[in-house]
Amino acid sequence: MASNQLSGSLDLLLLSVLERGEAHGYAVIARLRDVSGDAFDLPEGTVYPALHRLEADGLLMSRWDSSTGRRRRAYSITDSGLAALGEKRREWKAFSQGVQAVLGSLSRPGRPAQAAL
Amino acid sequence: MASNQLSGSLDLLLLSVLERGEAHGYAVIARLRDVSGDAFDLPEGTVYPALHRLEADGLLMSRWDSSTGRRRRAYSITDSGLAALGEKRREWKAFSQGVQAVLGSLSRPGRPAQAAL
DNA sequence: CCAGATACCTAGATTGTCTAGGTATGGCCA
DNA sequence: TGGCCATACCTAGACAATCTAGGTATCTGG
Repeated sequence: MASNQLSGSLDLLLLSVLERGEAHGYAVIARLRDVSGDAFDLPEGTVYPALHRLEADGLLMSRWDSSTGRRRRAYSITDSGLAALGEKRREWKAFSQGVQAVLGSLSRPGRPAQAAL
Repeated sequence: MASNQLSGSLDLLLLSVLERGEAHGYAVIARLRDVSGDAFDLPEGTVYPALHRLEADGLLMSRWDSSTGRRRRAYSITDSGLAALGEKRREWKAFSQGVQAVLGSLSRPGRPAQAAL
């Protein structure tokens, strides 16, 4: 995916990772990179503000964790977050099926001329 | 899809529709609405500027069509546009597979706690 | 004759993501 | 022990994409 275009599904990705359990920002980034096979290598400047926003919206909550010596902010998903995740999953499904429908029904090299005039 | 978030695949959708053959803006909108089962009902203020941009980038070309009495600008895809469409299709595939990977591998209700700390 | 669908357009608001900076600590190796 | 790199966090502002909200004009059906 060359240069990143997260598009609008960043929240979906973050909430999905955190559905699994508590994680801190840096780990979320690494997780997304690994699971997606390097498709998503998100800049910190994208992820941290998004986590803050999701927390401000009540979809995540956080605590400071000093157990490892190094200071980390550990995020976990709230009930609202789980609900929002469900909704965003539905939206993603509708969206990707919509794209698929357009690609599938129109992009096959049918008769090339005078389609929709 | 509640309130629209085309996100970054607008070009892909427009080029896909026009791959089939010449069409004017209003028809492109209708086509997307129909094919996607109402998932995509794009505002004109989104589509017209996008068509202009794609033409300025050389991916589309247009001509005025007065054959129906009503004035219409008919767009068709160029060779560059076809090449760009191929590329955007690859990008979409990588992106949606990436999302799918994240949803699939992480969103199943596995062990819930202490995932990535 | 009028309403509503067709058909086009643009300026500016809004929003999301990224760039580009910054700080600080821990671990490793020379 | 000193230095470097990875880890870990943060923010301001740039930039780009999409949408809102207006506008014009023509054709069609009732």
